[in-house]
Amino acid sequence: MSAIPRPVPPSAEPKAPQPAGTGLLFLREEEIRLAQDLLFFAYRDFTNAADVILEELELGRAHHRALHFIGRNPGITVSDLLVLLRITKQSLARVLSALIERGYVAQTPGSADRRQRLLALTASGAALERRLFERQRDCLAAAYREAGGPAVDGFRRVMRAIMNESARAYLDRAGTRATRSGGR
Amino acid sequence: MSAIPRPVPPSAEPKAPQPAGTGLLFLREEEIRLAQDLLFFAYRDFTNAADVILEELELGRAHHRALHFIGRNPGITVSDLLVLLRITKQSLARVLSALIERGYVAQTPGSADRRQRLLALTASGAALERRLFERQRDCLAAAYREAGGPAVDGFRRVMRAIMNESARAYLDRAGTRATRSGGR
DNA sequence: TAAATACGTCAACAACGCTGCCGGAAAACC
DNA sequence: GGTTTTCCGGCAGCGTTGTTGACGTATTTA
Repeated sequence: MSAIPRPVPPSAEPKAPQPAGTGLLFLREEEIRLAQDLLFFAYRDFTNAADVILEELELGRAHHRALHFIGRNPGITVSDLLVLLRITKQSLARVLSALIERGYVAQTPGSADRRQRLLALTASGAALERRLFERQRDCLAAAYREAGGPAVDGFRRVMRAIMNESARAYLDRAGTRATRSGGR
Repeated sequence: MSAIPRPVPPSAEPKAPQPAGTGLLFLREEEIRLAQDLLFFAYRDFTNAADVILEELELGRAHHRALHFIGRNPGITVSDLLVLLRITKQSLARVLSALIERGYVAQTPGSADRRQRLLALTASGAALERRLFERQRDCLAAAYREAGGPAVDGFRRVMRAIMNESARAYLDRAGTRATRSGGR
């Protein structure tokens, strides 16, 4: 068993009889297919970086995502968190109640609207989130170092362009929270 | 209910009393946290692009991933596909048997090693994969146009650097398959 | 007061991961 | 040539994380 699959024989048949002069189109397609691979592998290995810690605490990636967004948005409401994660109330409830039960997340009634339960990390929740963060940070920092500053800028531009409008809007507003950088 | 969560009040407490002069470190951390968000949202919306088609065919994302890698590696063995997807034999078997049952994937015994079942897309499988591909292509092509050529190069560099060694090696070998570009 | 909203919860279900075990065919080894 | 290993398929069972739909309660709003 090879740890790394072979490239597969150069495919004897040209599959689709391309019209002459499609060189550019073909390259374009291969570019896109490469991007599919890049997104799959990078996301897989990036999320994987935190799995060791999660496993020993009997938590899953869903818990990690919740911790991440609560940590980044202390005082967020449940319904806003639902919109961010794009999951249903039920899915979140399960994850959230586990986090609250273990003392990683605290909820306080909203001062303006007392129906709301504002979510925030407890001290131990923040500590856990930091451990998870550092794993992924190491992975990303190494990648940034290797790729270089200009590449990082391009990376951000493309990633941002891939996501839809509401996600971009969130990033814009989130960017004004911690740093004062504003719109890039 | 806001379609887009608010940025959350600028967090009255400075949470951790940072030692003076950590401006650069703080920026660094915010950079990494931004990247976490970018990966989450971009991957989510990118994979989401194909979901409409999958849903009407009663297929899932796991089926899409299998179609993608079989399409890109016609004649791949089951065990090599397992390594690529990083799932267990059982998980793949379920997905694969569904695809074979519906006539999207064909398996032929290996010529060198007749224990192997070499996997390839059928005509209808290739057609389906193309439909799925085109959805994601549209998403990516728009992003590439918007971000510009140099950004795309940076994107590729960073994504590649994020993934682990075996995934990079796969990309290198896959790159020599369709195009003759070799090492970028 | 009536309606809408924010949140929690229960039931049931589906997709997609996992482990462990068994079996058959073919290859590889001695 | 016989043993072992490998490649693959199948079965049983389970866990996580997503889904829908319905109902209840507190609170705000019209």
